[in-house]
Amino acid sequence: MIKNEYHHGNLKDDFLTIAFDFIAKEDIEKLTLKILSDATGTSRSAIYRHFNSKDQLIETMIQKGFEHFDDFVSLALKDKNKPLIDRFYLSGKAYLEFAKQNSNLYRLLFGNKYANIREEIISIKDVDCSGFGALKAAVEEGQASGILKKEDSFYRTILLWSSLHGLSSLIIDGFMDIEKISDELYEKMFQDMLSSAVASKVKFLSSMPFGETLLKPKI
Amino acid sequence: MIKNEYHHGNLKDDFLTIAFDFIAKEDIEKLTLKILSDATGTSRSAIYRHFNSKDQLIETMIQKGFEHFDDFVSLALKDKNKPLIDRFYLSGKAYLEFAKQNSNLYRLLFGNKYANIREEIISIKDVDCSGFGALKAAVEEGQASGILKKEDSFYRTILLWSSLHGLSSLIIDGFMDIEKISDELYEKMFQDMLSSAVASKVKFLSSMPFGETLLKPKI
DNA sequence: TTTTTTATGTTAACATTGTTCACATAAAAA
DNA sequence: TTTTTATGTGAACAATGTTAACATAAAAAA
Repeated sequence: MIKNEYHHGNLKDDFLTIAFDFIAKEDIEKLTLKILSDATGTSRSAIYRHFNSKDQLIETMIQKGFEHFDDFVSLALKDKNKPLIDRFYLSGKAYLEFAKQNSNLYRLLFGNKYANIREEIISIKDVDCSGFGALKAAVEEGQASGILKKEDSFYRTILLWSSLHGLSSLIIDGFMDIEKISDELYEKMFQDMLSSAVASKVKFLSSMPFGETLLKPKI
Repeated sequence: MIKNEYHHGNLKDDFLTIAFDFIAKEDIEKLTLKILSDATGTSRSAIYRHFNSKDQLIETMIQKGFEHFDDFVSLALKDKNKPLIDRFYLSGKAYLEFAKQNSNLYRLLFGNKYANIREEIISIKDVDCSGFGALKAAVEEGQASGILKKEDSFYRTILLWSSLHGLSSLIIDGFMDIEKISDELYEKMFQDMLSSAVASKVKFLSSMPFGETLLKPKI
């Protein structure tokens, strides 16, 4: 769709596409306006006809990035055809997969560098609009149905999120060689998360890998 | 100690001191060589007589930062006069305190931006030289004494670290207003961590805040 | 159609960044 | 005293994000 003419056609979308392609491989810090202008065959200042600043382009990336992330992670969580525990398991696994497969985007969304921009976009308190909201809803669903123990759902949700965020961050930020064992780590972490959140003496049936272990009597 | 002379005296140390003072308030990203030269009353290129590059100065900061961090966090963990569980509790609390009180330094040490530099300095696998090593040693101590359940100590250590890192990161990277409730969150998280790691049917005596709860029969 | 307005793109320039190089100065070593 | 080494300066470099004046083409108005 690149027209060799004065007017490009849809530069704004192209800038974003190229930027997302870029952070698929390299960190957002290395993205320069020159890279964007070269890739589109335009001048270095052309971008300013579509974004007020580089930060505003990144703001748009964060916005779209969160939409992508929320879809990816909440999908399993909202699938009410499956047992709740399985939904937690699959959603948590999706979270980790997202972080691993889109590590630069994950850092852009959840890191500190553009925290000011992020805060303009999403207030996590506005729970309905974020993956956090879906998680909290699922926690409350589990508490209502008796699967999870009654406790402050906000606290429980943060702790679940915190575990996922912690493991994801350690993995993608290059601590040890734990990427190799990240699946096993997740299985183990999920057991821990579950045993902390779950009502005692509840048995589950599940086709997930953790299922077998859950049915085993605890030592 | 600032001498109004051609030769400064101890510029190298001064650069580092000023840099650490700087990240006590602002992010490492905002530290420029001009800030350092202005603060020392030298020229912008003076720093190159003491460091090969800005990155090398930051490398030194990371090195010293880890020493500080390890001391701060491992202190309680190594205090064998206290019950092991208390040592875990206090060390974890110290971890969180360090992250909160030195958030820019914490990000410098554990974030992704200078991961390449960090990896040159500390191999986390070289467990004896890092806070991770002290934690793993304590886990193994607990497993040997029967307080903690027998399991892969490496995995357990990562999961403990992961929880602390996740909560710390969410707090200092501005997610929600959880800083206000970070102490309560830590108490709750510690309970979870403990119940996942501990051998079943073990009772603890502790003067720590969590102690009361621990002695309560679990529902 | 013709004219005017608006949207979009270019070129040149700016200050700031990390960095390098030739030079200057003072302390240490010979 | 002379020489060498360590340390600091000033000018210059390319790359960065950004702005301003100008250019072109499409859309809107006449």
